Amino acid sequence: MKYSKATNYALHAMLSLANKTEKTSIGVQSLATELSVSTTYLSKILAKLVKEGLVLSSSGAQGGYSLAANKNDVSFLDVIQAIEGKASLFECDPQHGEHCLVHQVMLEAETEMERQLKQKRIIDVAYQIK
Amino acid sequence: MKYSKATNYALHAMLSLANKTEKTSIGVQSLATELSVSTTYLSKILAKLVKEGLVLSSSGAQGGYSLAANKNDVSFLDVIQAIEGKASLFECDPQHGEHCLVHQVMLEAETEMERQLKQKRIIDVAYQIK
DNA sequence: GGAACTGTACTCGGATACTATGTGTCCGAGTAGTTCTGG
DNA sequence: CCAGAACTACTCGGACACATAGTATCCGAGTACAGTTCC
Repeated sequence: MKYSKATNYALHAMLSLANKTEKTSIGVQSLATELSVSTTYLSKILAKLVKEGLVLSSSGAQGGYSLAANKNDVSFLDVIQAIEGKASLFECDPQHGEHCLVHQVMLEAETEMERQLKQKRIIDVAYQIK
Repeated sequence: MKYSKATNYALHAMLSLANKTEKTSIGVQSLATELSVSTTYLSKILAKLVKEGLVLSSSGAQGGYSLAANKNDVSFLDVIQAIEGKASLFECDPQHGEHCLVHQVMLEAETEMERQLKQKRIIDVAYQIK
């Protein structure tokens, strides 16, 4: 069990976007070279972030990506779930049902981690880098 | 990112073993039918638990598996790490190094979850089932 | 001079290929009890 | 009776097959802006 590299790229990309205060959007290319990924792969990752409304994309010349407006409170958890999905980390056999004790313990620990990730905002961390 | 089914099987197997107070070891077969897995696959999982010292195995006739003696304080984390490995869930590119802020945030959340899983002992949960 | 055309720099999204890992099976080998056999 | 051989019920662990998901690339299509052409 590991977080995918895509999550890593997504988080770093978000930090980069957060630090560009200019209104102009940033091309995938500059982000890709910054993160050492191919542009095509990175655009796939960013597409997920767009789909979740965390990032805006504008096509055409001078196009690119930018942080969604009014989204200053985006947390780490938001980005992670946009990439990894919102499914639970642990799933028992459906025959056990919700009252499986193992399931309960695991879910409890998982929500604890999510709580931690939810209170960490992208902007706050981006500010530390700047 | 998800926990593997093997982890699920391992946890449930540990609970079953913890509930058999008898000194006699339990065969893989009875455990396997109980968990609805094949004996061969389950034995592979149990082998990892043996390797980590959480479980004892005795071969030959009347052989089987049993909880390791003096291991009443086995936690959920112990079992999970025996199966999934002890590597960190999140890994940045080595070029970022340890001082990558993303890395730090993720690690912080991860250790929080581990702390939670560490204080949950197998026996305590097994007792609730019994 | 302005409307239409062309070129260019981008993103979008589907199709595809490769790789790693998780899941599961098969089978030979080893081990320890149990039963059988021969003196 | 009893020691040793044969048998049986197990685990152990390597090798293999399969499924799934992550990683990554390629390419055609669409879009917006800038410059050019032509009347």
